[in-house]
Amino acid sequence: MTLPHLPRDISRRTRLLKDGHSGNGPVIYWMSRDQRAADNWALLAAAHAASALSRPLRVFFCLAPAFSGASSRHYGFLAEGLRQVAGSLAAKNIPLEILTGKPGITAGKRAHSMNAALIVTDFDPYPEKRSWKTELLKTASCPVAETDAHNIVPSWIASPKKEYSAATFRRKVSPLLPEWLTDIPEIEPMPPMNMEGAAPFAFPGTFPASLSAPDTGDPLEWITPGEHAASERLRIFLREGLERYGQERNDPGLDGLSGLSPWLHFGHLSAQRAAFAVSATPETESSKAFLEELIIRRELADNFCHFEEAAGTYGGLPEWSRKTLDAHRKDSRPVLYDIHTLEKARTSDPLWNAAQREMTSRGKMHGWARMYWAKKILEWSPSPEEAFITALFLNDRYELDGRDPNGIAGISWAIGGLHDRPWPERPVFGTVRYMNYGGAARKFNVKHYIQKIDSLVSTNL
DNA sequence: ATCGGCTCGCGCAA
DNA sequence: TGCGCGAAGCCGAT
Repeated sequence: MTLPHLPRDISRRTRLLKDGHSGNGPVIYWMSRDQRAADNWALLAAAHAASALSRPLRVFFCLAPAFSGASSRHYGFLAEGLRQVAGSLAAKNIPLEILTGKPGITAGKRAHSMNAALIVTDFDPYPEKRSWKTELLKTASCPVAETDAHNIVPSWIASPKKEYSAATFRRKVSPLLPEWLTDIPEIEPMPPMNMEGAAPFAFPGTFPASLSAPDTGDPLEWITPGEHAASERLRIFLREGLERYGQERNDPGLDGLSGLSPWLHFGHLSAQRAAFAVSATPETESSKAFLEELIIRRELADNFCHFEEAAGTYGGLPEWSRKTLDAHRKDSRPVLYDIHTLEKARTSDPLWNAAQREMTSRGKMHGWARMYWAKKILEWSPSPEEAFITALFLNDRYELDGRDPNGIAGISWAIGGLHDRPWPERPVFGTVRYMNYGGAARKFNVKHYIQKIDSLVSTNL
């Protein structure tokens, strides 16, 4: 079967991954990365396909035990977000079913048991999820399609290859934006009978204890999961933050960032929605800088994970940087810290400790600090390979936006020069760009940042 | 305060 | 084949 006819703005974001025998059951949207009911091209694709085929529409979400070291704070954020999605979907007469198990296989088997006509899923190049998709394709008997609901220009259209730098990627994506950075249609409600026969929305009774997620302490109080809180935050940023973004984004002592990344990671907010709103404002240094990060650099991370098989491992770093880091393998390090010392923020660098505490206690480190933080781990580790593993482990355990192509690309940039260029050679780093405390002190008031983190941690806000 | 050099590879022009 | 230029810097010279 080929895909049913879909409106052009949906079909151009959708591709058939596998053909198969189309059963006489429902159309399934396997929701994974884009956990929202609004502004979701993959949900739109499934809904239009269901209407075209006169079939019910079902939405699955599959809870994966021990996903990439996800911790209690992630499962908490995820669970509350999904509870809200279930409500929003039910208002459109669309049932959400929670599955538990190995996601690709579990979703495929469940779809098979319902004699599904078609499975639509959202595009996600995160390495662990690529394998889920492979398993889905092996398990499902019906056709499977994917829709890129996360990127403004679908990853497979933006570029046919792994891009070398933001500049090469920008040259391809920027000219496409007038065509792709559009408004997103609202989903039409399904007829009430679409809910017939669907089990009421429920999490597994023991959730999340059954998932054996590492415990990262009390739930985070300062941030609210879900689509509603995400769009509220976007509104506030547009009103109060955007105009300062250009000037203030690289000072971690200020609140100059949008703060949207946790919601973007879980798909509670559509990046296209945010970009569309910003693009409707007058063009300024701030709006240009924000769109650069929101579109070019974010989608470049997807490009990297999509085309680099070894993304998320040391072997995925560029050849030139692995070579130079190897040549400096035996250089003496100023000091070595093991992962527990790092995790507890007990280094002799107060700036680094503040960044680490910001991450462990709040689940979100400032963007500038993330670069410095990862580069210091390189400097303090016995080998670049260990530095990479340590940084990614801590990132994925504590950052709300961890376990994401953006985290992989960010750490690969800091430790392995990904999408960066070589800089003067020095010990340990070789020609990978170096950063140090002096640079921070020249740029912003380090003490102010440290005090800010002290007070945030002590008040738990 | 501001500026240039550092260093590698891509992609485009020729 | 040559040449311009790049995700957030550092450092020394002026």
